[in-house]
Amino acid sequence: MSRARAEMIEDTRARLIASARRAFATQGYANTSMDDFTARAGLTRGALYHHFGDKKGLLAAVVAQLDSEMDARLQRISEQAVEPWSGFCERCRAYLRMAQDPEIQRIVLQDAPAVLGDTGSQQHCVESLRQLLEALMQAGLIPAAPSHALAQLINGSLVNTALWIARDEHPSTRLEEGLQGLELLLQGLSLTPTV
Amino acid sequence: MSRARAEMIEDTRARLIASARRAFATQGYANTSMDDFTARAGLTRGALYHHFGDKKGLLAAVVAQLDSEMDARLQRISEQAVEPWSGFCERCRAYLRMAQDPEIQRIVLQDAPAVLGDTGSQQHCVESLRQLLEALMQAGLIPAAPSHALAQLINGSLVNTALWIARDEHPSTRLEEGLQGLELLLQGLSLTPTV
DNA sequence: CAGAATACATACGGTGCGTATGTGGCAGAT
DNA sequence: ATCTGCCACATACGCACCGTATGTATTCTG
Repeated sequence: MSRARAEMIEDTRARLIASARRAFATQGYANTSMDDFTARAGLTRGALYHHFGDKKGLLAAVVAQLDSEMDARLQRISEQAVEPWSGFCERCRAYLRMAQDPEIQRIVLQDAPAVLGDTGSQQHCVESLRQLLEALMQAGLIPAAPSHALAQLINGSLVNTALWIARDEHPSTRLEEGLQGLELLLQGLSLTPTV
Repeated sequence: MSRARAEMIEDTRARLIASARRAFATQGYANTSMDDFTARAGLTRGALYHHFGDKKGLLAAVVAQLDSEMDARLQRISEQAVEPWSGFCERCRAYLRMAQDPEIQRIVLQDAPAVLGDTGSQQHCVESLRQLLEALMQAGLIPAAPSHALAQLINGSLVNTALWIARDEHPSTRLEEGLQGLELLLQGLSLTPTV
């Protein structure tokens, strides 16, 4: 397999993903015609079925890309914090803001869970959130508990609240309220109050 | 409009909702053919469009029914508690268990948010949860905060965790872990620790 | 350089949805 | 009581979309 050829192939994959990403974000998964966005990428459905199997497969690829991008941004935030606890809190706050992005809203938070059964729709994000929690537990900063479950609880609250915020006509005020409520929930977890 | 006739009409509405409810729960909203479950109800799509406008309208009706049923059961639980705080906690725990029901899982938690944009998919449940929180605040049992936001945060965590539990091959152990994590989150909210 | 394999395009059939139209029966007015 | 209009629902039609089966050109392999 020559180098140039492999790049060509990877290019069509990337173009399909990019085109689908735009279409899914603007029209939603169900309302998006495969003929439309494949044509907009200069291709046909043939390419799509060849690379991704079906429409769901392509959505999975799009979601994986978005998930990775989100996780990378969130990781940078929690890593550059001065201490683990504040890193954790800021990461959660950043999630609420980041999840206001229409692409994330529609694709990752709204459509993907229904279509993909939530399997893999937030893989990276939830896993790194879990690791953060695990670290906090081992540092004695929060009580010991099943980190998987706690990560699901926290991630779920963030997802749902992000959708609730965006659904309003004045998202900025709701974002404030959401951050206030989040503050409460997170403070309650901490074993060293009022940090 | 005679009495008998009104009952006939209401009966077909109810039959459509019941038939759709079964179909949506077992096959999912997207995979359900309108011809199929209308025929199974002894009707045609004509009746469906007449009463509900379109497929989404019917889903909204089904979800409203499920939401009401859930809320009624949850209200009974929180009301029969000896004090507000334990009523709140037990309500949350009951939600996690109740949401293991396949109908609720598939229709209310998985499909409805994507199709209906989460508008009205959990109307009653979230609102009564908010009222519970409001009461706890005014009783000084939890810190003051925007109750709407807090209700969304808590409801979101419950929804997501319920799905996470059901997704596993051993739901009972995950349910335990979920309840443990929930315990932590809720305890953190309380101003009078270790109740 | 022949043949296999790959990366896509084209062609076809089927299904399901929405609308437009039809129809039978019940209700109210005269 | 008969007629008329409306309402609840059925039927009919066209269209869009999906999945597969097949075709084709280009690239890899021996």
